[in-house]
Amino acid sequence: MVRKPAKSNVKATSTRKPNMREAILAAAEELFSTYGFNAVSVRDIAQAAGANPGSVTYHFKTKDGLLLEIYRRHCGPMNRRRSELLAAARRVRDLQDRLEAIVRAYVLPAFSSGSDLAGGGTRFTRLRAIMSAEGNEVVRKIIAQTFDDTSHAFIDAIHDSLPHIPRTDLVWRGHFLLGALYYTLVTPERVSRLSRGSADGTDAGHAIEELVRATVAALQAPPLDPAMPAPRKAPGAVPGRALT
Amino acid sequence: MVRKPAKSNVKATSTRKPNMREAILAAAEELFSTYGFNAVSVRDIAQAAGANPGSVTYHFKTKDGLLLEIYRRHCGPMNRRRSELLAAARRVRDLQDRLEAIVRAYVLPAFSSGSDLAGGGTRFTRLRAIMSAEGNEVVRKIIAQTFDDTSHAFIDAIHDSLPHIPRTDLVWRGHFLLGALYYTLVTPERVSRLSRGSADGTDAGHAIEELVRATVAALQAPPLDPAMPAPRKAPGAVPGRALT
DNA sequence: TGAATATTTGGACGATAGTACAAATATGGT
DNA sequence: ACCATATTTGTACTATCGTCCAAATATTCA
Repeated sequence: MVRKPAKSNVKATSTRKPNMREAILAAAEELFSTYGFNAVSVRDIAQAAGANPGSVTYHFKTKDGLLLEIYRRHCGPMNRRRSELLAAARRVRDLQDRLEAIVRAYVLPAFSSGSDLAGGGTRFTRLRAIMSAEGNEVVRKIIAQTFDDTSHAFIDAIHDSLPHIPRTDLVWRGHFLLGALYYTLVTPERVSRLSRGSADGTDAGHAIEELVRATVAALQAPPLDPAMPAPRKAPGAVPGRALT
Repeated sequence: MVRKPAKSNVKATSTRKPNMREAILAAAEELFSTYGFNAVSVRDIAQAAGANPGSVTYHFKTKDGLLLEIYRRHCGPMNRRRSELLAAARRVRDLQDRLEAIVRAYVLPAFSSGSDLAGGGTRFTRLRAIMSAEGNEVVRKIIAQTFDDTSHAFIDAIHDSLPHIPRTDLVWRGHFLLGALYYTLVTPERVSRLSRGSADGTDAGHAIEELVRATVAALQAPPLDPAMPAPRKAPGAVPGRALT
């Protein structure tokens, strides 16, 4: 890591940390989601958490283990919240409203996760964005295990609301949604203001509304003409896995 | 860098490289765009290019200088091609067709750049995607210099075709387009097939069509109700700079 | 050809990486 | 208070990082 102008304000709120393990996790989450996995050293994390480098090894064995634990912490609650919101969304009568609710059910937990303090969900989603770009190996595994079911559920729900549009197109558009979501959180000039809204982020709310509006419209677009240059060879050009 | 199963096929086509500088650039481009800047060492690049680590220093002084040179190589031709296509798109009579042409003018050069061989544009765009995620400092500067004008030109063109939609919304939707584009190129399971289409990539063509279709629909979506929770504090929540 | 220049080579430098480990210290139950 | 266990500390190890440099080699042009 090269940047970091000041002494980093990630440190403990009090002089003594009651639970160093949590402090390390929090510091690692913040640093990884800002600079990426490769650019942050174990020593950086330890210093930000006010801990000794050896402590990190003690609690998480390796740097990969630390990243893995961060994912374990967030994936469960986030997917649970998504399932709840999705179930509620499916009960919406009006088709247009239902589609919007479904998209919102996917997007909202990415911005504000479960019981975390302000910016918790945003931070983790930013982390996921950076990790997907860096092509992290550890993450690829946990993603495949954790997000596959949820993703399929969302595509299914969208397909139910838009039966006339081929699944193929919906998978692509869901893919685009995730890309837009990631990029929005990764772009600093927006994110900086995003996380500093009033309390839980008014500006983040605006970003969500823009994203939902654009996505709903994209999903409803007429499907691609199937009699085009067409998938000449690979029928699996659009894989089953999406929104991960 | 940790991965790389085989001996890497980036090397020279012949046994002796007529221009080692170019070989180093090509190898660096490939490795950076695959693993990110931080995960690739100068020695990795040298080995992939069949060169000596010292040669890299000789030609580009520093690792940052190497990255900078890659950007210098691509930004010019890419933006020139975009300007050409945009100028042509603005002359399209039908409004719907024009909007689609404008979006295509933005997306196409990102997939196949100027005179490069197959996958050249794709590779560079993938590099840009990873760099934006890693928040690379060197890149931020060159981006601000190079892409600002082009981006504004595109937003302007879109705004001319959709005068009833506030610029604010269009900036957001352009932002989402770039995010979707980046993520599409960064996601490996898609990209792998993407670059191996027939000749210039039939599957890449399909991805482009899906992206254009979705984006046009998103751009045309009705604007957000301006009487919402509203931008309570920051009027600059949506900065002027977008599509970068 | 020979001199001037451009490039490549191999090795070295200090800095920092991830991880390991023994000693020191804190903690909790009895 | 005592002991067993959990945690923290300081340090050390090896590996690799970006960069530098003098010598060796290739290239170019008068």
